[in-house]
Amino acid sequence: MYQPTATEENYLKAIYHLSNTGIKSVNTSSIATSMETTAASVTDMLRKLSDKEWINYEKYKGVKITRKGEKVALGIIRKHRLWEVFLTNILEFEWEEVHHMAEELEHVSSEELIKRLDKFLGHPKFDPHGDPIPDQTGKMESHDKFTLSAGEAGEKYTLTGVTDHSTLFLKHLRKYGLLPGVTVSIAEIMDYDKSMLVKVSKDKFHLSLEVSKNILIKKYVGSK
Amino acid sequence: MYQPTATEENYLKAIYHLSNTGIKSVNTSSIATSMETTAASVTDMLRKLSDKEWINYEKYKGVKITRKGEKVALGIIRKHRLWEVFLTNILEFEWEEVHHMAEELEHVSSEELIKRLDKFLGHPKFDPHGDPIPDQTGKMESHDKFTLSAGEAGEKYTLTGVTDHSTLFLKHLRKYGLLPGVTVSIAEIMDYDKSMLVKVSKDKFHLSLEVSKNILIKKYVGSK
DNA sequence: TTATTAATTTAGACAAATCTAAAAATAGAA
DNA sequence: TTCTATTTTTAGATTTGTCTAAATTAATAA
Repeated sequence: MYQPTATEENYLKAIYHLSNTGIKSVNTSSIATSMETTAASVTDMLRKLSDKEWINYEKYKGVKITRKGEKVALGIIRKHRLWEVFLTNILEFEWEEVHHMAEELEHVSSEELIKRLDKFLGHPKFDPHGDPIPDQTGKMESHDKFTLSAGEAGEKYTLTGVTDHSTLFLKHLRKYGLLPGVTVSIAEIMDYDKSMLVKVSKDKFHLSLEVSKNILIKKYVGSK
Repeated sequence: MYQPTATEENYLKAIYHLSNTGIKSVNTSSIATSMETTAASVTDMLRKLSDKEWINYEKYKGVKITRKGEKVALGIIRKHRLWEVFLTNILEFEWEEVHHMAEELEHVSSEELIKRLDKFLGHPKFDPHGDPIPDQTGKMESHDKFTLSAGEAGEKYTLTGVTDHSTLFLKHLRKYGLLPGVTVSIAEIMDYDKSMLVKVSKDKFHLSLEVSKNILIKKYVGSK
């Protein structure tokens, strides 16, 4: 119907993420915070998005994304994550470097381009941070909701993703070799502060609860 | 100094091309034509570009691009042509399909991205249409100015590029297998209309002057 | 050289996206 | 329930890039 502008795409992406990962209702101020703008700007944009039927919006009542809006958001998320795979796997950027570039590349409009990029990359199912990549119809594998902080001493896990995507956190994890696919064994959990002693390949080190809460895992299922 | 917007980049690119490939002076209306906009819009933009010292501009006197402006333009041309190489060589698009996508990709800002893309592609010197790719400092190999229409009967040439970049023309050439790098022998030139009978691999066919004028060549220099 | 035509610039307006400051509506506490 | 604090919306401006129509300058032809 309408062709969204890059700004509209960014709002829809933010609203989609808030709808799914956030706990609270999607209101004007939460959108303003995540878009780093003012509540007044958000109100203006909500009216536009509503006119175009990408969201349902009533004054003072918050926002709900429509099927149409969700389709737009998933399309952008697909592009973003495919470009992230390209940047890390092909151009050999580190996982903490790619987010900003992908934010620009995701707005390049050609559908055929993204179809061929997907094929060239081998139809990846997850991006470098372990987030699932939607297919052309918007379907994707669901993320493991398990965090390392909920793991048990003596157990072995595979790192599948992160919940904090900040550069700072990702750089921190790479210092320990904590990357998607890596095996993590919990040697001990400290009663006092819930920090844990973990083993990654041959290294042993402590992780604070702050860190383990932001690491997604699944149960380890054998080496081959 | 200033960071050009995508629109400013497009104007500078157009002015650069008009300055180099065009015959006439770069005036308001020629820019308006090439940007597909109105003279009034061009005048507005010329003032802005002049304020930022990317061009020298005096009312009613036409435009001259500055060194600074040239640097911006060459940066964009470099990005455009490298993305075109990526799209044809890696994603296997045809040469007539890539221009529009490259127009979007060229405005993605990261210098590091383009540096790595260049490396990944093997530091190509020419894009799929035979146009030279500037290096990081703006230097590039000069285009062969020789067109096939100036060739001689009985001689052998290598196709190096085109002067008409339209989809229609490029599609037309591909039908004959006329692509950069291909060897073209002129069998005969017709006195009447200057059309020529040429041989490309095992095929022989006629080319009108209209077509041969838009094909760039250099002398053939042996098979190995 | 003067008159007419063509090119260019100015004036004023518009759309998108943003902002600050003020007004209105809702939510929470007493 | 009524008052206060918070959230949200409105009002009015700003910036970027665009437009049409009118005015101005330059070019050209008689």
